[in-house]
Amino acid sequence: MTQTQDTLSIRQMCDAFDVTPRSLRFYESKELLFPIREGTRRHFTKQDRARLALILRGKRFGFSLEEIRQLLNMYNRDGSNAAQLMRTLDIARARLCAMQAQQDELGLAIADLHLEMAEGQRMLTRMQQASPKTSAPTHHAAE
Amino acid sequence: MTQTQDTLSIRQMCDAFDVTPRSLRFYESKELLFPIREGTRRHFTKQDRARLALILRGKRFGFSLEEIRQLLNMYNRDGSNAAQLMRTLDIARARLCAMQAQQDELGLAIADLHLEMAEGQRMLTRMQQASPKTSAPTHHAAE
DNA sequence: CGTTACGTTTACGTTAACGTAAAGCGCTGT
DNA sequence: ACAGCGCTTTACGTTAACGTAAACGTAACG
Repeated sequence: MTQTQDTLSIRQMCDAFDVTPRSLRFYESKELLFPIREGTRRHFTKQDRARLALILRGKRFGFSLEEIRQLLNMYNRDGSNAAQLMRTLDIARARLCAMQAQQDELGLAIADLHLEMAEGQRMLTRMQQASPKTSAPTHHAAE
Repeated sequence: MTQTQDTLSIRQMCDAFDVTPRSLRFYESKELLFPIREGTRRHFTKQDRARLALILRGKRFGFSLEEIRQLLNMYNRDGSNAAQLMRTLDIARARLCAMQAQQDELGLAIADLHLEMAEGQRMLTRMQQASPKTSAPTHHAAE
C-alpha cells in the first residue's frame, strides 16, 4: 500500500507505451509531462503515465500536442480557480464542436467514397467480363 | 453550345475557388492539375475546375495531396486497364477503412469529452456557489 | 516612356512532431 | 584503467503544403 518508489525510467516508459525516448523528452520540453529530475535522469510517476495515456489517445483523435496540453489541464484540474476552469471549458466546447463537424463531414465523405467505389467496381467487373485472361471459373469477388 | 474558349486565368480560378496562385501552381507541379500552357501562361479548362473541386473536397476530408492524386485517377478513369483500376480500388478501400475507424474513434472521443466537460461544469457550479463574488441573484449558467 | 496590373520562375522560409547523429557523463563489470 | 551501457544535451535533418520574396516578362494605360 505504501509504494514509495512507483516511478519508471525512460526506457521502461518507452517499452510500456511503445514510444521513443525522443518523444518523451519532446513531450516534456512541451510541458506535457513533468517527470521528476534526479540530477539529469528522469523518473516518470504514475501521474506521468496517466498523462501519457491521454496524450496518445488525443493523438489518435487527431489533436495537436498543443490542444492536448490544454485538455490535460482540464483533466487534471490544475486551474483550481473558476476563471481558468471556464476558459478551459470554452476550449473544450470549441474542440467538441469541431470534432462533431469533422465527424459529420467524415460521414459524408465515407458515403461519397462508397458510391465512387461501387462505380469503379462495376467498371472493373465489366472489364473482366470483356477480356477473360484465364478461362475464368466462377470467380465471385473471392475474398 | 460551341463554347470553344471555356478556360480561366489563374486569377479567375483563385477567385472562383478561393485559393492562392501558389496553390494552383503547386498542384500543377504535383500533377493534380494540367492547365493548358500557352507559352508561359496557364489556362484552366473545365476539367481542371472539376479536378480542383475534388481536390478541395479531399483536403477537407483529411486526404493528403498524394492520396488525392490517386483518387483523381479513379474519378477520371485514367487508368483504363483493370490492373490499375484494381490498385486504385485497393487504395480507396484502405482509405475508407481508415476513415471509418477514425469516425468511430472520434465518436468515442466525443463521448469522453462530454463526460469530462460535465464534470468540469459541476465543479464550476460548486465553486461559484461557494464564493459568490456579487450578491449573486439566481444566475443559472446564463447561456 | 514610365508605371501599374497580371503573370512567370526560382528558391528559400515555415510549422509540427519528431528522427538522427554527435559528444559527453556516471556507473558497472573485468 | 577501460569498455560498455544507459541516459543526457545540443543541434541539425525530415515531410507536407504551401507562404513569401526576388527578379523578370509583357500588355495596356496615360
